[in-house]
Amino acid sequence: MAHTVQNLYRAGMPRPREFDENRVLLAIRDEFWDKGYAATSMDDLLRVSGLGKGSLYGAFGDKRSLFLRVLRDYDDANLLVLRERLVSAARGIDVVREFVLGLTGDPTGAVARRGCLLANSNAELAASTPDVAAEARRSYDAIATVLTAALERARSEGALDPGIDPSETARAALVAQLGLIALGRTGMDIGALTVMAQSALARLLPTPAQ
Amino acid sequence: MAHTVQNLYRAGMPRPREFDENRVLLAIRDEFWDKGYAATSMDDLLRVSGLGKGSLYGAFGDKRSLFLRVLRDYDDANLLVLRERLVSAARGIDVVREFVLGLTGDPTGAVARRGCLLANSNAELAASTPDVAAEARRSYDAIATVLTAALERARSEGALDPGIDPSETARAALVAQLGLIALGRTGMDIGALTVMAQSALARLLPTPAQ
DNA sequence: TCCATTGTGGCCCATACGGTCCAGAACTTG
DNA sequence: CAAGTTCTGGACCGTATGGGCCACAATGGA
Repeated sequence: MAHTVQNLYRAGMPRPREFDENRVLLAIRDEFWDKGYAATSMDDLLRVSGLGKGSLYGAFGDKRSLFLRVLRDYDDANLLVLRERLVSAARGIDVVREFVLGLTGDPTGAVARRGCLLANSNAELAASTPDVAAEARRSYDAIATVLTAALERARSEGALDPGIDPSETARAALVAQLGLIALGRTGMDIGALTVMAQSALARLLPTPAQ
Repeated sequence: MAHTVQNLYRAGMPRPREFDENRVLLAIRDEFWDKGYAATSMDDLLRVSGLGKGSLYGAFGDKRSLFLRVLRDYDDANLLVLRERLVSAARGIDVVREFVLGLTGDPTGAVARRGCLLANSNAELAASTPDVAAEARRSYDAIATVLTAALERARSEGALDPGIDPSETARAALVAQLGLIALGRTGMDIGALTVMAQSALARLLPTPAQ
């Protein structure tokens, strides 16, 4: 109530943060992404964030909490981008195309080699950290939902064979993308990966929207 | 030459090993499989192997060498099983079916949750350990080759639509299996995973045998 | 101007890590 | 039985880990 707020501010205001929280979280995300969870030390995180231990622990808690925070932010951002694409895309089917071909956009293969923070983390930690597995389930389910909506829109736009089930196809697209992510992480030739992605897409959407 | 052998055996024969090398390697493989590379300590390995430090280091070298040895053995064994299936299978297409549906064979979902040692290791270590990425490329390429042979046999057995390219389809089957492995590791409902695997298979082999 | 509060960064610690080394045991050969 | 060679398990080491702690700085309200 009101007097509580009064009490909270009875004394002086705290010293404000000197660092940009978002910038720090992105730097830490990149470090976890490049090295994996276990192979990243707190020293690494202090270095890339430029903070001292007190600040980092005070702001985000221990390594595990920090990692989960970063992972959730990453998932949320990815989902947001996907949903926005569905809103802004000219055709629903383009969303699915972009989704499956995403990794092959970078001709150097660096993006493919890096893979997906969620996929990497799930493979490394799902067995020992139930929170990570749960986060992966949540995220993949949400992605399938958005892809289903995209395919339903594609159907209403006449870009999809009516015999194709949007929900089932959305899940197949997710499976394909996860497989391509796994293959891309091996560092295989990006040209070969691109061919496989296009082939997978042709199988998923037998009526190409051109 | 001959006198070298004489020299080697001039003195007494060494004390023989007290442990079963294969049993030890399997126990260590399981530990790496369950926990991942970084999260497995040498103490863990000593415990599950039942050996002392001197024995383990003497027999296999350091942790990294031991891991690579175990990973290669795992891959070789998997490839051997796949090749033997192709030889013994009634129909070539059955090999591909088994390959894609493999994870869903265990109704408890434990197999799916555990995933594949190679896929897990590649996701965790590909960026920092080129040997692991190279091993994954080698293994996936070999798998694709066997699956291609299986599909060529299926074609000659009339179980495959002639318009389907064996090599391309084999790679698509690999992509699908890797995607299913990634999803299975999230711990998602095994029933839903099974549906997705069957759906993926139906897309891969539009002329179902049986 | 002083005070209460929180940010800040580095010092410090216990521990667990991977790896080396060694003293003794086990075994075959001469 | 003696010698030579390897196996065995544990003691030991240096290091780096994740994390706690604290003295000081900075801030805005009273």
